Amino acid sequence: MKNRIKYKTKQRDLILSCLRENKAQHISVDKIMELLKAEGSSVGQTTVYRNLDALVKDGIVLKYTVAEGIGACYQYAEQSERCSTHYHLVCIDCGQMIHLQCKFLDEISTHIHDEHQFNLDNFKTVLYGYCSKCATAK
Amino acid sequence: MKNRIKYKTKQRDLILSCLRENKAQHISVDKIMELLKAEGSSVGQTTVYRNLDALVKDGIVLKYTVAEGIGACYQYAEQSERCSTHYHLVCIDCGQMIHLQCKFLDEISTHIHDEHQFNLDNFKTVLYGYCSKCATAK
DNA sequence: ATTGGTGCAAAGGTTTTGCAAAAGT
DNA sequence: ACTTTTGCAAAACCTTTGCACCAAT
Repeated sequence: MKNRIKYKTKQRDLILSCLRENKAQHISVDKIMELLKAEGSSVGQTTVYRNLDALVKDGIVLKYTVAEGIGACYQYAEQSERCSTHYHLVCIDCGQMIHLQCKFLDEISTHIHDEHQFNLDNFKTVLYGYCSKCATAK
Repeated sequence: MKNRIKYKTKQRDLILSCLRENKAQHISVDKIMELLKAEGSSVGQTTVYRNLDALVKDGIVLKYTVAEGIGACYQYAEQSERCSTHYHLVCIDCGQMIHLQCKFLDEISTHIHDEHQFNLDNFKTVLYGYCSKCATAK
């Protein structure tokens, strides 16, 4: 799970800064390419996919699918340990991500481990649903 | 959301009975076609897709994605009430999926709703981690 | 010099669409 | 008769792979 990324490249930096600028929401591969192209620094599609993949494996970026039929979305996640000890809530509508730290929820992994023999990966796991704003808007 | 289905057809009946026979779990388009072919009653792929689509829109069948990169899964709606009240654990290594029904976990959605103003969608949410077999194998 | 990264074009897999024929009402 | 449904082939998507070239260490 550690450092698959060896070299530092222009393209990866561009992708990362694009993700950082949009850290408040998730963003698709298409969107990333669009944004990069708009600022005159286009990066090959394959490169975007491969870099995102590596960043996900290194735990720097989160990958998930918000809706069916639509491609995957990515989101920058601060690399602090914090992120692997709490849960990520993502709103299906607005894409907002909430970092949720809560004692009750901390018991979940313990419970699942003890009672169901399953080691949860809080970093990979994203809880989907609707935030209060989007829920009332419906 | 209302009655898009007008006529009653052999193909739709076959698809429905296939879903009913597998109501305990979700099932992919490929699997449906495979099962139908095995019993000598093959149905065109397009037809399967279109029927599932119509059945989903009519609220008879539920559609969701269990894991990224894998096609959508369908499940007969009668059973899906249950599927929306339990959790899906997926092993990152072996891909096994566990339907987890547990009172403790049932409290999670309630808690997140009451304390964090977020409506969890158990259908879309998949808990990732390592099953006991894969965890010990490491 | 060596290994990692890039990007094009091509291939993969899943889902959708166009259209003429077939089936349900 | 009229409308819906079917199913093939083809297209549309999103993502991955093969390969030769380029860049970082």
